Amino acid sequence: MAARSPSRWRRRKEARPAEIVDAALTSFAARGFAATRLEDVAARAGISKGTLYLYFKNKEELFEAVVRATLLPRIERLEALSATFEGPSGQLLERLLLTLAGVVGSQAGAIPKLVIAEAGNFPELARFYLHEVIHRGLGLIGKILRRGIERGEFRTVDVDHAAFCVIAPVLLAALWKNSLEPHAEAPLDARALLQEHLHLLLRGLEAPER
Amino acid sequence: MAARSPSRWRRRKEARPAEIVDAALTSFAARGFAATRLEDVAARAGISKGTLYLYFKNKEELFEAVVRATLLPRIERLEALSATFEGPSGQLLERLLLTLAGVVGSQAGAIPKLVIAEAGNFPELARFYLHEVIHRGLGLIGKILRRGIERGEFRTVDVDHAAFCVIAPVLLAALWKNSLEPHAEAPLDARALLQEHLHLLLRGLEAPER
Amino acid sequence: MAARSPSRWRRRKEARPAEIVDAALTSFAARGFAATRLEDVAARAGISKGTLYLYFKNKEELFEAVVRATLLPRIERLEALSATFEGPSGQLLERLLLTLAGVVGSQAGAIPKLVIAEAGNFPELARFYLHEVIHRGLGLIGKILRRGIERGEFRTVDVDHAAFCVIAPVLLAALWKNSLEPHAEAPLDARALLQEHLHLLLRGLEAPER
Amino acid sequence: MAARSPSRWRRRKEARPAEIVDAALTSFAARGFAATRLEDVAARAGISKGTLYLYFKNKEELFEAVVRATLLPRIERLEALSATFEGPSGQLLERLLLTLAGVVGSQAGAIPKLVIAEAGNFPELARFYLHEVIHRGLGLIGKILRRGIERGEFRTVDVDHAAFCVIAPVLLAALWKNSLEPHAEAPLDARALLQEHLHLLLRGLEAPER
DNA sequence: AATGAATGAGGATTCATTCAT
DNA sequence: AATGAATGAATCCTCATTCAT
Repeated sequence: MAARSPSRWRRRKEARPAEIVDAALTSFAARGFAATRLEDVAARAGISKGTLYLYFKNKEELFEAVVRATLLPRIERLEALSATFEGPSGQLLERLLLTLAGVVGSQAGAIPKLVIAEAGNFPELARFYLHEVIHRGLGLIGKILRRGIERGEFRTVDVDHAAFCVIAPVLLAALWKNSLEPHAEAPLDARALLQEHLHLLLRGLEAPER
Repeated sequence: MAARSPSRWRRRKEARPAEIVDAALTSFAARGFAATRLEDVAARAGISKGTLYLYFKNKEELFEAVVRATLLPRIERLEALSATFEGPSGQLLERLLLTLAGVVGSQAGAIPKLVIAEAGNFPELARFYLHEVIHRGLGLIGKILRRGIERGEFRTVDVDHAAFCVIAPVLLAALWKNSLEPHAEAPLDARALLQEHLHLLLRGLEAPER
Repeated sequence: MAARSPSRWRRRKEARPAEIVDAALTSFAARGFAATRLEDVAARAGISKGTLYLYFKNKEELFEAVVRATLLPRIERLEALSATFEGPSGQLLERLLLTLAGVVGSQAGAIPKLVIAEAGNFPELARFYLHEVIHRGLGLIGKILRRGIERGEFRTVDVDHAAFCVIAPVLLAALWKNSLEPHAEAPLDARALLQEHLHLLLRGLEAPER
Repeated sequence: MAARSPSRWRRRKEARPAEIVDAALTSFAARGFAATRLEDVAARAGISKGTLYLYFKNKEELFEAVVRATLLPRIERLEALSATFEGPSGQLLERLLLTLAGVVGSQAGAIPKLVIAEAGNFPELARFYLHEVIHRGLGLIGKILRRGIERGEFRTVDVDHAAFCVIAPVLLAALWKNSLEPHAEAPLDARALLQEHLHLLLRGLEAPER
């Protein structure tokens, strides 16, 4: 048996859930929910299989915790950004998309793939994601579009569908990075993609000169 | 038992693979690859579990057959459409997207979800999809964009990234329909979404007046 | 791998459940419900673990099937015996107890132990046993007692409680045989016990001479 | 925290094993040995799981301690009762059975069920129970029967088997109370049962008038 | 070609037991 | 003496796959 370091005991009970969630996200992102073995998650988190169950009731609850814990703080940060911003709406849209571009490349970027893949099997998770992520996220963008229209910066558009178009390339980039990109010759340059998207988008939204 | 003419049998035998692929697509779309039980696929196809193995070596090959059989004819149709089209590039883009909008609502719309979810576990499938779907699809759109730029209809853009932005809302709509929409209050109106997308896109691409 | 005899395939699907129930009863009797491993049951039945699940949904249902399948036919036989009997009630009681004495020494004798041990964990099984075994069994004896009283053979007694006393030594003998007897120096002579019980009982029931 | 006097602590420490045994008996009685979780026993005893192991080496030893601690004092009390009694043997039998009827309804009444259920898995416990409970108990009753025969109160019977018949309804009542009764519509009236049993028994034993 | 009974590897989950604090 | 976080062996159960018929 390997000697056990005393630090194992120093690691606080409070740190464990986050460590496990982290390890689980990595595993789920790599193989999906079903193909992930809890033994691997445990090993990655540096604990034993049984310890997982001290913190999460079962695989499903771990999965839901991963989604919640990863997304909620980010959503809140985005809402805060938007609430305090002053200046042209186009710039706000730019700030928002650039922030999201950061998420795309991070661990959190794998969440959309997981949720899309498993929504059919986890109705509760699907509803959580729908209300706490999709609705809030599209609402945020919709508010910015409406702000721009009111301020005469943007032309009048169908706000809901336009919001969907605003977010689509970002989301698709996140999906790409976590599915097909590892098999592609060259990685996607998310920044450049977003720049092009912004270009098209802002010209597409531009209000006609009076 | 009613006597069956040999031709009925022959026709049946030739139709089997397609029937199985159909049944499998429905199951995979509903529950994902891992959570789909071959017993259910067989039941849906009206055959026994063992018979599946007369037509497909294993679950993975069935999965790959589903993806190939569903996508290849559609891709070819789109390429043919594009090759023969004459007229403004904006209109061609419109035709293309509207055709794709039809796919979004069909059975085939579930494929992207499946591929994205399982790319990590099926490298060969991932490469197939990458080359035979993504590259061909983006190439098609890229060609149209280049055509428009050359004809002076579109302004100069970063073609590859722009193609990604063209396709993004369509793809995302397909994912949505096959993951979260069943949990949402109201369905997405794909046509209206695509109209708004076209609006934004064509204005975004519009060449400045001389 | 051991060569598989073709007889494996000849064994009919219809024979399997009974074979499994038999193997399970032996295992449950030896170790109790919880300590019995389904792998052992399968091995004893000459099948694999997975095959069990083709016939029984899970361990609990197997357990319940064991109890039902073992007891129901015996109860029915006893009821038939009692319904057709003509002659002195004391003799009927004797026939009944001697028949039961046969059950005590058989496989079925282990069932009371199992039910008593697990009633707390299997409410549905408990209710089945209560209604289909206890009530029917005590009812049977009660009917004989009432018959004897009416015919003037027995004195008047509290029928329900007396029925309990009639059955008690039989049941206890069955429990003994399947729990402590293997640890005792000498086995219980069930026949002799029942003879003594009958002696005491019939004298205890005897109507006073007019 | 209130200061605790050292004597409180000492008393606590000495009381612990008994408290644990009590909690364990309750749990074992409700769910059986295997289905009882030590965590529940600990919670019921108001201590932590780890503390159990300061007092009992493992689950098996706790189980054995429960059986020993619960039964030994009662057996001794019954033996004392019998040794000092003067008067008709029938009355002694009555006193004994009535005392046992009290045990049936108490916590201790669950022990027979537990021992019967687990004898196969705990040979040592089985032997203890056999020698310290069964043999002593049946011996006690046998002695009373012999006393009655010698004094001309009872007719001559097969003492060992008769002793078995004497105890059977009591034991069965204890098993009933701790297994099926909770699922029955009405509880068993142990006193009335014992009265009927005594009636039958004493008439069955009665010596013929000279 | 078709069946479906049988298999057994694989993984989630439980819980008695340990041990650093 | 007491704790409770951590462990991992044990076992149920599922389901892709095989193969005798």
